[in-house]
Amino acid sequence: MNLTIKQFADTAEVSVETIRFYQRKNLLNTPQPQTGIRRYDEEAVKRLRFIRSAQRTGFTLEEIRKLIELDTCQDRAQAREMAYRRLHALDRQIAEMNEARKMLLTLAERCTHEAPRACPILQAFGH
Amino acid sequence: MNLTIKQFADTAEVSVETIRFYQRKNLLNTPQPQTGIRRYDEEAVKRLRFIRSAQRTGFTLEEIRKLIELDTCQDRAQAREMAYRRLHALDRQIAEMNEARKMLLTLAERCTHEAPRACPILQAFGH
DNA sequence: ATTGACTCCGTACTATGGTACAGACCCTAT
DNA sequence: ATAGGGTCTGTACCATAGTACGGAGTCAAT
Repeated sequence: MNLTIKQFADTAEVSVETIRFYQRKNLLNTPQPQTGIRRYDEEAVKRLRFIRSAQRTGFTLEEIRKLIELDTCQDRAQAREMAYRRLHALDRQIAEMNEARKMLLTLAERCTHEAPRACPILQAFGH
Repeated sequence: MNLTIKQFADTAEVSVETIRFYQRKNLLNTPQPQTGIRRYDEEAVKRLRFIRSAQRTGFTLEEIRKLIELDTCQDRAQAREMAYRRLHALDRQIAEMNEARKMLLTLAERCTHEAPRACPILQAFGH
């Protein structure tokens, strides 16, 4: 594995610009090649995959940067704490979204089946 | 009910600046008083409540603006469609977050109980 | 009538996560 | 050796949802 930036970006379905953006944010390091053009290896691909996965679990880029930092200094306790924090935040978010879902479903159904003067969706949020 | 902007903002626990911001975005209308200072009534409070509730269900401010527009022109069909769209988007988001939660929980638990060289949280996202 | 708190208005700035683009440079195939 | 396509660097810009602030005006209580 000895990828150009475009090939590297493609492994995670992000744009070249996004790679450069992550480099600027110190999420990915910027290889310093002998020649003018950079190459990306397995290690880089793994880290990019890590970034995208962590993003999907709701970590911000700044938190991800910290996680990577914790990795390099082997601080598992801190990493674990961040994971649990995120987990609890996720739980809250999921609960809220389920609430929101229930409310919206009720309203949408009432909007379909009832026939009051005004649309329930637009009225009902009032309380 | 004849609230000043601060009292009005307090009914929804937002800042005065946020009220002005919503006014600029045409989410709230700006009362044109005789005298220099604006007053907000029940109607305004209801709309503000609508905005915050809709936001909690994940509508963007722009979508909320559209919903309000649909209300004034009585377009229930469109409003219903937007509600269902949002509902389905919510379903996808909730499913994704549950996935993320599961992954994170597994990792956090492994990090607690196992003792490999590197932290599983930081390693395992690689795949 | 003056103080202090609040309001108005306009503009600028913030964070987050990118996206776009200009002008060089490099590398490969023809 | 030259054309083309990708790369590098730097800077500017975008959307979303606000937040901050200066300077002027207003209002109620003392």
